[in-house]
Amino acid sequence: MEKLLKAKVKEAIKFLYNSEVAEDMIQIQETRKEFKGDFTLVVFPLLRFSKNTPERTGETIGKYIVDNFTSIESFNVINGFLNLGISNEWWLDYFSQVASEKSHLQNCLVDKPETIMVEYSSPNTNKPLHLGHIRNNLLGFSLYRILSACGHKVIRTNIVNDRGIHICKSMIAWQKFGKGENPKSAGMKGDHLVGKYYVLFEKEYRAQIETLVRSGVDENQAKNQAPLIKETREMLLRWEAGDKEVIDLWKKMNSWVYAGFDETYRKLGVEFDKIYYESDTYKIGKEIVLSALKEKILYQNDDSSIWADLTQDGLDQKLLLRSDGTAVYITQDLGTAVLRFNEYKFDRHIYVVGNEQNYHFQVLQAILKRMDYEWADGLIHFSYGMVELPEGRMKSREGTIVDADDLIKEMEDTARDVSLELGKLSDFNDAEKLEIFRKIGLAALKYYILKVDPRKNMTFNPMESIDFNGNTGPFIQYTYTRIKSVVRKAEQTGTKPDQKILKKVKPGQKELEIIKLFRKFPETVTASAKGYSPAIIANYCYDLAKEYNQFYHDYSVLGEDDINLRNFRLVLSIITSEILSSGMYLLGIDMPERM
RNA sequence: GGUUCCGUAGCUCAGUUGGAUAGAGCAACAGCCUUCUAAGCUGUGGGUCGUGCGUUCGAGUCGCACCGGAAUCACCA
Repeated sequence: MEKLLKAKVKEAIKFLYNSEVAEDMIQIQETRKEFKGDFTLVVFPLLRFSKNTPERTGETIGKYIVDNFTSIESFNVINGFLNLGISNEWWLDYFSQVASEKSHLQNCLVDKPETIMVEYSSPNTNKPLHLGHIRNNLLGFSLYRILSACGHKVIRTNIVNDRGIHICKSMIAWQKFGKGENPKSAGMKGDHLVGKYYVLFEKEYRAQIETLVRSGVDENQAKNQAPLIKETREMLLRWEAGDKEVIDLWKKMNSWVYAGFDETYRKLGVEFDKIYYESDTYKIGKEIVLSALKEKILYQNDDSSIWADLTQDGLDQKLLLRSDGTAVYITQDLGTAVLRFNEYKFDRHIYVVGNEQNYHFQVLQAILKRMDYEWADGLIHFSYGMVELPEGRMKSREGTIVDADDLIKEMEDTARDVSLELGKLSDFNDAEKLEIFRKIGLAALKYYILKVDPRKNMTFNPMESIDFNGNTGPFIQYTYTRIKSVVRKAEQTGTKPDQKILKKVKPGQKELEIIKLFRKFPETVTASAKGYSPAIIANYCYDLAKEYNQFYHDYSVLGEDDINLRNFRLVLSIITSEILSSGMYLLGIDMPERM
């Protein structure tokens, strides 16, 4: 419609003022609710052609369009804005078309589907997942759904940071203080158990540093001299050398962690198509670094550490291999990227990683480009903001980490309390109820996180529980279940949605508003895919749900006497429920049939 | 100090390529259930869009300067 209108305006300018007007000077937007009309032409840019006042110009163009465009049947001009009213027939045509769509996502498909890898989650194996990981996982998974809906082939991937000095810390602590404890004997999830030893290591290590400092050693030296850290470094060397004892312990503790992660992923409802392990890819990274050294793309220091000089890219010197030959973080990322491209030949590779690593990804891309990998242009760092507490960042030392498992549990519990208090589910059995509580609790959590612009830091206040009213997941679910309830009643009373009689009604204002929102769904999904922002879809769903609830309050669907109008409202309701469901699906949120 | 990002109502957040009188929710207060689910709907109060200058017919949005905050600049990951 906007395109047709633009063409008409262009034609009008040509006819009225004998001038060619550039496309971007014709600004069509939706008319704001407080004014009469459906679309608005901003007249100001066109004054240079009319050489007249905004009012007169608007009147003239408006008259021409109404006379020459059957779908436009009225206009008014206010303050240089030409508001155009679209005919009832046009809206009903559009409505019928939407009603006949099998999927409301069909208009989101792109012309050229790509192969896209989306990496998200990327946990360390030395601590359980926390609130930050939840944001990461939800964003990554939603991005996967959105890009898939646009027709892309999306591969969900995860890189597990299962090697490095941090893992050795947990292992050393377990060896020294663990007394053979395992998840079963401790009654703990495996990831939490290993996390416990990581914390223990840090505590003991700190104590050793303090002892050394008290005996007169410089603090920085103390950090290197503490027996625990020395043992840890030694263990990393043994690990990279393939020492059986170390590898066995590493495998055992990792298996505990993975079992724990799997449970959290399952509860969150996220999945992966392919998992990579740093322990595999760092070797490829090393090879790449060594061969680039031969080609003089990199350089070696006197202490035999290997570096990239990125000063020409406006970046710094970057270490790629330590003087003892072991790999650092970026080494494995180089290896992983090359491995993935060889395996999947992706067009784009999206890294869902926090904005604290902006520099890291700049460096990664710069190095790969330096090494002449052309596909490095397709690497995209989807840089999302931190989740902060009211007093700032979560800090493990201060015990302010919000654990993922705890939070999920808490949300489900709250959903249960609210639900039981409202008492609408008395005819469900316990298993069915549990499933509904799970859907509502998770929806509250997921929506809370996904509705905010991913690029921005967000604040989470653990003292104020996440809401179930207002702009929330449960609100949208509630709107959906209300419609489902109407549909069930309609079936019972024999009212069936019939598309053939849709053309015989005159929609009211609120009903038109809802239809207008239907039109915006495909472009909303497209925009969220382009901008990598599930939040756009979340806010759209809220707008639609809010608009529908107002309609629901003001009008009766099944109580309407006019059968045409009743049918129209029923179809309107059904489409609303379908779009809400599709939108929430793209966010990874499930809808209950009742709540 | 260099680089990057962010400052919108008491709080949490929206705000389309610059467009009409800056919007929601929460919290507060006042209403609405014999009528399709009240997790809803309606209303009231609450703003120098960090500050200043500039570009423009028009700036929360673009540019410059300043103020305030965050991240990063590791032989950590």
